[in-house]
Amino acid sequence: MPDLHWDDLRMFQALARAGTVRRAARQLHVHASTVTRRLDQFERQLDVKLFRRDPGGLTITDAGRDTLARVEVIAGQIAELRRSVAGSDQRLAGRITVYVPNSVAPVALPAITSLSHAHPGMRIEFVSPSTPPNVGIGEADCALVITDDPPQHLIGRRVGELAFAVYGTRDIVEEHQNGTAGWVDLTPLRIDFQRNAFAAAPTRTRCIDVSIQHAALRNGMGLGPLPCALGDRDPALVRVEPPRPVVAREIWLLAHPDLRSTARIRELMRVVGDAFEAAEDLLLGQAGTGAGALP
Amino acid sequence: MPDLHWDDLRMFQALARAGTVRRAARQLHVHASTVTRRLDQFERQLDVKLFRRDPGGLTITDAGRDTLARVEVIAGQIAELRRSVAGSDQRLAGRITVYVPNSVAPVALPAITSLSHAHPGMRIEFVSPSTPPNVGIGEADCALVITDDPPQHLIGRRVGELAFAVYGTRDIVEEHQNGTAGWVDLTPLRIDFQRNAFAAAPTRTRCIDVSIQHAALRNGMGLGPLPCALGDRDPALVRVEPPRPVVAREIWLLAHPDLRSTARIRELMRVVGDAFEAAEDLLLGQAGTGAGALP
DNA sequence: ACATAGTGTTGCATTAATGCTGACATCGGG
DNA sequence: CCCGATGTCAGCATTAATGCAACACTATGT
Repeated sequence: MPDLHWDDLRMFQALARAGTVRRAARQLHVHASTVTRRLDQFERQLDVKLFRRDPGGLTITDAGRDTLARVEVIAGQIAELRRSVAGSDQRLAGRITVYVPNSVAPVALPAITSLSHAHPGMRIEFVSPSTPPNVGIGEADCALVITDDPPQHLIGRRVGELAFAVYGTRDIVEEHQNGTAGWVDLTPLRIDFQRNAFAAAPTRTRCIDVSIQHAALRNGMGLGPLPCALGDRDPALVRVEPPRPVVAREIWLLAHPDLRSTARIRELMRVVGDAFEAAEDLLLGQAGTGAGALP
Repeated sequence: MPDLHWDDLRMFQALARAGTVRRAARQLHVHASTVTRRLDQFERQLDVKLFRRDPGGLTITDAGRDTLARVEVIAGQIAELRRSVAGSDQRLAGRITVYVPNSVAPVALPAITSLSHAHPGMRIEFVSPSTPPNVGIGEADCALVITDDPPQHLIGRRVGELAFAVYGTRDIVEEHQNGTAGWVDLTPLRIDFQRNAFAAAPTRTRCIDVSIQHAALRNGMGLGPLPCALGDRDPALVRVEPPRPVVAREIWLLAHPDLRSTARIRELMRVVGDAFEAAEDLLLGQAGTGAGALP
């Protein structure tokens, strides 16, 4: 069974509506001979005479009427498809899946939340932070990634830098003065974080994720590195100085190049980017401690 | 709004189903590059990204999923259209509109009736005999026409010849012997029907149609010409001899050339043609009179 | 670490589709 | 009887679509 050219349906519809080959051709911005050729082809594929060639014009047959009725339905659905889906990337609506690492969530989430409230048609989906997106964006349309060399095949920009410092509860910090505090290591942070200043602290714990790290420090597991954006705003923690905060990684806001033209992605990246610029001091650990309490 | 290429929908469906460009291309008997190009064009026309180009393959987007759902419906309807209408001209079913002049109805109708009974899917429609079909077949798909020069643009064959003779009731024929019978003229029959033999009979009536003529003669209006096929089988009428029956016109069974390939038309023409061949004697007025009574 | 097979895409040659010009036959209206 | 319609066909130039081979990239198995 040879494949049917769907476009011939459109041609047939125009012809059946126009009544004459020439009018149909004008409507389709096509030459009259093309219409007859396509009609012949269509009739051959369907193995049915759709029109009777009468002197003075075409006359639709019973089979043609049947076909036309069905094609009208199809045409309506195609028109509806166009109305519904065409240009939907231009609207501030639809789903966006984002990857937000815990380390920058306090900065990103308020921006995303307000964006979501501003446009009720937008639906945000956060992908699990446990699956790192550096192996390509994967599930997400858009991702915040903490790295110094972002993948080249993604588009986006550097929205800031993430500084780390060493934090602990007040009790732990006092212990540290006595040289008995343990070290809580943050594995993804691959730099040897001023380790010599804390050489006396034996590594008792390793955390794979910033959230766990945060919880561990909060609960008095020991001393360890944490983004200043988290540590400075947590009343339960105090920063251990010296040393000063260390700018460890760049923060990149990235998206898939195919989504460059979709409005909702662009808007999200704009809003989130602005939020990061406004939070520069916080991210660098240069804002006053205790600027705000974490939930 | 530029016109949408309906065939791109088919391509998109195959692509969405196959998952990869190459599989879709194989399914469509087309080259892979064609698929990508058509997808690009389709996305441009719809102004929507249907797929995300990920390293290692395409990933359908939300808009693509929405589009696919709609296209599946459309594809189903197109398949149904094909099943329903494709090759329907090959089936012995459907409507046939026929033109049957009253003069040959006694021969044609039994054949058409048995054909209709043999194929329940066939629906016969007789067009009004009052509208002569010689101005092109017009409404009818198929026509019996009494003429000597059939239109060249129609296909078909000569199925016999129609002979006329002069008939009247017994009473009228007796009057005719006395020279007082009136003449009933059959207008469509343009030949001067042996008029000299009946010169004494003044024309009192003109009939436009064979049926009226038949009724007029039956009711004793006078003498007049009638197809032998009608007059010989009517017990109420007797043929006035001399003269012998006159072969007045050829009988043509014609159809529109576009319908040459439709089976139901061919079958009807075959059956009706056979009936006319079998009725040759009756039509020529050479069968015994009173061979059968008319209803 | 390397090869292999898979992905989609791009430049260029080739093919298929279309546009176009006449011409024909037919029909309907001045 | 011409004139402007109708559709169709043939031939040919032009354009649009397609096929082909090469490329860059990734995933996977050895």
